[in-house]
Amino acid sequence: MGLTKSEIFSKEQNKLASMMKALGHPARIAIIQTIIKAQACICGDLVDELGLAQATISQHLKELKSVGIIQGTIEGTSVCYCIDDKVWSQYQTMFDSFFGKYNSKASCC
Amino acid sequence: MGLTKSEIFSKEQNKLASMMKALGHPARIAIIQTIIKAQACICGDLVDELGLAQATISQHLKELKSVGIIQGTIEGTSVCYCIDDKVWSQYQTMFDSFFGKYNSKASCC
DNA sequence: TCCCATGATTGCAATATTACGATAGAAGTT
DNA sequence: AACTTCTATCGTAATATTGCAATCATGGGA
Repeated sequence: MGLTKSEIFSKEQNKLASMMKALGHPARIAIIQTIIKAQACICGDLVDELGLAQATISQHLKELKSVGIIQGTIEGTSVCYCIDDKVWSQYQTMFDSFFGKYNSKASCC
Repeated sequence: MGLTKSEIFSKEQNKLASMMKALGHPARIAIIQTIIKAQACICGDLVDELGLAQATISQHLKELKSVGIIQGTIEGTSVCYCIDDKVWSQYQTMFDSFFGKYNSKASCC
């Protein structure tokens, strides 16, 4: 059916999953890493850096934007993308919390 | 084309992405959380806990197993799943490193 | 105004994912 | 052995994702 049954899961579970999903593609990881490395905001240099078509990059950027992790500002004819501080720390906190729940003491198998 | 061009990305990027992808579904988040909460290993109680068919749960478990984050031990007629300590900490370290790369000082937009 | 550059959007093809019923296999019980 | 229980796998349907060429939209220049 290809349709995720999100109704049966908690808000937190859906949120965590959508965050992970947004980062669950090497191109999007690469985009984030490139944005971070190029301290200033880079724009469509991503198309040159990564080996993907402009349309594809744009699509990945859209997905990253849709979960709020990046933010785009129009600068004349080009667009400047950068990390959204607030969302980034929110992600970091949620991931930390998720991974912190497991203590590794009770490994039974 | 539906086919991820993983050749053009680094090993690390692909690894990170596959980890994220594995956790990029609410059912798999729920499975992990349930396994952690039920300190001991639970088995097919997952089918009762979550509202998904047995075949579906089994499929998600397989995916989690394929990235190594959980581990299954046969116990008579049932199977006991639990977190794999080593892989868990590896994930934790990689995520920490990924999120730590951004300092939040240079927000330009 | 007419081009040019930059990005977003559209439309499409190929592949992947999600979910489940049905079935198969393995291990215990009677 | 026959039966039950638990889990994995197969097959299938519906939907999602990935990638790109082509096109649209916008904001500079000439």
